Amino acid sequence: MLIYNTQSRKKEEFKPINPPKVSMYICGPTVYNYIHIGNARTFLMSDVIRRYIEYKGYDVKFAMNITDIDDKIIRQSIEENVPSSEVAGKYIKAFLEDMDSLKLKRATINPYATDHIGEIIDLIKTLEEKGFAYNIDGNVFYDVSKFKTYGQLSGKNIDDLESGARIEINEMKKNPLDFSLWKKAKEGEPSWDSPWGKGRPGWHIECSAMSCKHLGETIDIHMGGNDLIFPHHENEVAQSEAATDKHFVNYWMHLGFVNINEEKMSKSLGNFFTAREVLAKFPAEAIRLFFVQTHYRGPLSFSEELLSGAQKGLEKITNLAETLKLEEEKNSTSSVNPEFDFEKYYAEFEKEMDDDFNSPKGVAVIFDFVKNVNKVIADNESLHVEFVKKAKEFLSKTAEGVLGILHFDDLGKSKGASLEDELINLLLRLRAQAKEDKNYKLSDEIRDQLSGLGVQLKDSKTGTTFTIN
RNA sequence: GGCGGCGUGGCCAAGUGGUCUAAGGCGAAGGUCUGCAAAACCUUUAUUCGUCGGUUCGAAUCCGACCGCUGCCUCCA
Repeated sequence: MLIYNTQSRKKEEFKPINPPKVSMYICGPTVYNYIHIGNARTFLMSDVIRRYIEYKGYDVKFAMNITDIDDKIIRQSIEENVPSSEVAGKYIKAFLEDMDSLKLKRATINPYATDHIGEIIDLIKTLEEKGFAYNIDGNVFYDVSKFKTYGQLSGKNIDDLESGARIEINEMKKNPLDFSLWKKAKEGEPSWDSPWGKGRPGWHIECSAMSCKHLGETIDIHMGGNDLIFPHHENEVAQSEAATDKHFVNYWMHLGFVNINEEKMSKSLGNFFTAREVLAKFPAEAIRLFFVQTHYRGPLSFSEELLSGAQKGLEKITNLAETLKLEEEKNSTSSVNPEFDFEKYYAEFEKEMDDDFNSPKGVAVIFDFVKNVNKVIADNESLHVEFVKKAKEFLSKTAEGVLGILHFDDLGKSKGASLEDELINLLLRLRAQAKEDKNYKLSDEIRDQLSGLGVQLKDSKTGTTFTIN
């Protein structure tokens, strides 16, 4: 398995520290607002990456932190006139709802910054003792000049950075690049006691502290959006490695942005759609297919038209899945078990996904599979149970298990389990009779009326099936 | 100013030295099946990969120049 490592800017063979265990950390959201679809892409693709690593047989411990104390949360709390913990609580709940709606696997752990103040303080103390941090009147900063490889991850040259025009001016810092480890509390701000007085942690330190606590001093994979490479991840490296003298992360993975009209989607530009807005219009599976059809590192242009295209494509997969599910329920046997090389498709799917999670290619393999299975279905009067089982299993492992673009359990039912289904089946019997009598006016009317109610009919050799939206 | 990324058919998007006259999806056109639909299947839809040069037996893939778009260097997924 090859993984593109930001550190080396190359694809590298993936070698976990303690196989089959794999430790992964992703920088989660700062909970001051609803996440937008660009944020969602990052988390969703990290979910696909995690699922594929699990598919390969690894035992993944996946930590996604939640930043629940931060300037923006405080600002929002002032705006909403509620305590910052309430703002955080509200948007944590919303975030987890959105993740569930997008059908992400829950992280193994979602550590909160405010639950780790003790660890954070200890880490800052260590940095202070080792001479990497300095305290100015209750504000503690990281002294970038003390960490000789600073800038290595992002490929930045410190001198070039200093000449840049956009570095925050802060009178207290020795060097403009130095960053906050501990922020002194202003009047009325939420704060915790510390050796430097009341205050709260800086943004970067929580990830170092939580990653170390939950996954260890050196971890396999650390992920995040492209924009976190600098300064956030650079700072994490500086903090963690200065404190532990160990290599912090073996594989740095960064995920591409969502663009709108060639421009980065961002809250500051205001050109965003929230995840829940999009989820109100499109099913999670369509959104997932849309994302997975573009490589995780590249930019992705977003529009509803493009999403609609993905939704259309998804139907192709879902239609087959539905057919397979119905066939399985029918449990009809045919003496003929058509020749079909399932192994070939698994091998191809894995070959593509092994190459730095090339999900667009992985999806192409699935489409190819769908087409060829459909061909078999078209050529045979009835299907062998074994064939149906294997075909369903392939989709279940790849499209459902890894990509999450399909969920068999949510597929339209056909068995007369509910009253609703019984009534529809009754109408179908009447319609079948009408068709037999060549009363097409009536049969079409039944179909149209049902369609108006969200029930789609499909006639086939073996009878009529229906799906409910 | 420093450091990156990108430019592939009508649209989206893989591919990064030969299997590429370029995967897959959407869209479009025609056909098969069907009473008609839907679904499915078949066929067609880039001799060409921003432009111009170069390296090579061979390039979308490597090098150079240029054009266009874009990201980071400030909070940001």
